[in-house]
Amino acid sequence: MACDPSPEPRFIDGYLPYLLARASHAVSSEFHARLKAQGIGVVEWRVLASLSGSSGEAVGTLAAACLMQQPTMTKLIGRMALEGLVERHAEPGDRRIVRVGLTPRGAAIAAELTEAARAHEAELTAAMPDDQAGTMRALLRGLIDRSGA
Amino acid sequence: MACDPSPEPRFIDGYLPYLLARASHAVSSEFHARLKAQGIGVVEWRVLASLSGSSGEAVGTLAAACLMQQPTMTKLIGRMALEGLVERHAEPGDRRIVRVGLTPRGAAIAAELTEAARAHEAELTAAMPDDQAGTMRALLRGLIDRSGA
DNA sequence: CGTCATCCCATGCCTTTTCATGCAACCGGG
DNA sequence: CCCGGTTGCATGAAAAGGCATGGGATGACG
Repeated sequence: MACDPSPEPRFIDGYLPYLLARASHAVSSEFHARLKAQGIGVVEWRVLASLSGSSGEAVGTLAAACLMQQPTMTKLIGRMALEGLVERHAEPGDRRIVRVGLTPRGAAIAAELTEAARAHEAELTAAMPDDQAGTMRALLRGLIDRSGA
Repeated sequence: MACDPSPEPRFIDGYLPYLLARASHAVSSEFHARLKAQGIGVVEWRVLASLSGSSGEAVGTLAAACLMQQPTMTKLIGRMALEGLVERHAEPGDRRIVRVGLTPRGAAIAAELTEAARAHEAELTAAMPDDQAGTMRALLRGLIDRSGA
């Protein structure tokens, strides 16, 4: 009773949060490599994608959308502003809020990257049988909604 | 033609990698908070969970399993060794390899946390209708396998 | 109006990660 | 054997992130 080919599958291998993390990592890593080759970091891409098509988001809202903390976002915005990707403008009516919007250059890059992301996602879902992509999205949204509550 | 209740759903809201990242983040955040309250970081938990039930993993392998880079793992192992959670031993037959294993204390903490994780996962899946958890796991494994290739 | 609680973003300090590199240990072909 | 190529981990400087806190702007209430 020593030689087990697949004896006790480790706890972690069936642990749903771990599978989610692995899947998230695996699915994105290819695209992230492409980003890096282009000199853009993962977090910058998230900001660009979040702001794409938006007229401006508050710093805190943006941080939540990008799954990071507010001070991190403040600093990231600072760097991206230096690179001319985003700009801050004041919110008329509530001077506490700082709205972050894309510069034309940022918007151009965002559009380009978003297009690449679409293509990447298309490859991904094309490799999935049936309409698995649809059910996957539905299940993920369910998880997000339930956990957010 | 100004008031759109849900006009142009942003690209990102249907983007599968983003949904995965959000779901991963949402699902884990509650448990991560519990970890932090116990003085254990997320990365430490990953190492403990990965090593739980194992007789030792190489540093590089462990890093890949925990979705982090090798130098990060080397330093993390150093810290955890100082806390008496893990220990390094040499691999007989290949002195390049450093096997990382749990100390008794580390194993005890790992067992305890793993139990809590199981409970947390049970709550999570109990909230899911039908056998969604099963299909979810299958879909995620499919993504991981395809992307890993 | 004045005051206090609250909301939002910025900052500072310290920890952690990253990137590039160094270095030792194996491996294969002359 | 010896030697170039490869693998596996460690290290060091620089960038990024996390946590606690500061300070200005609002809003509610008396």
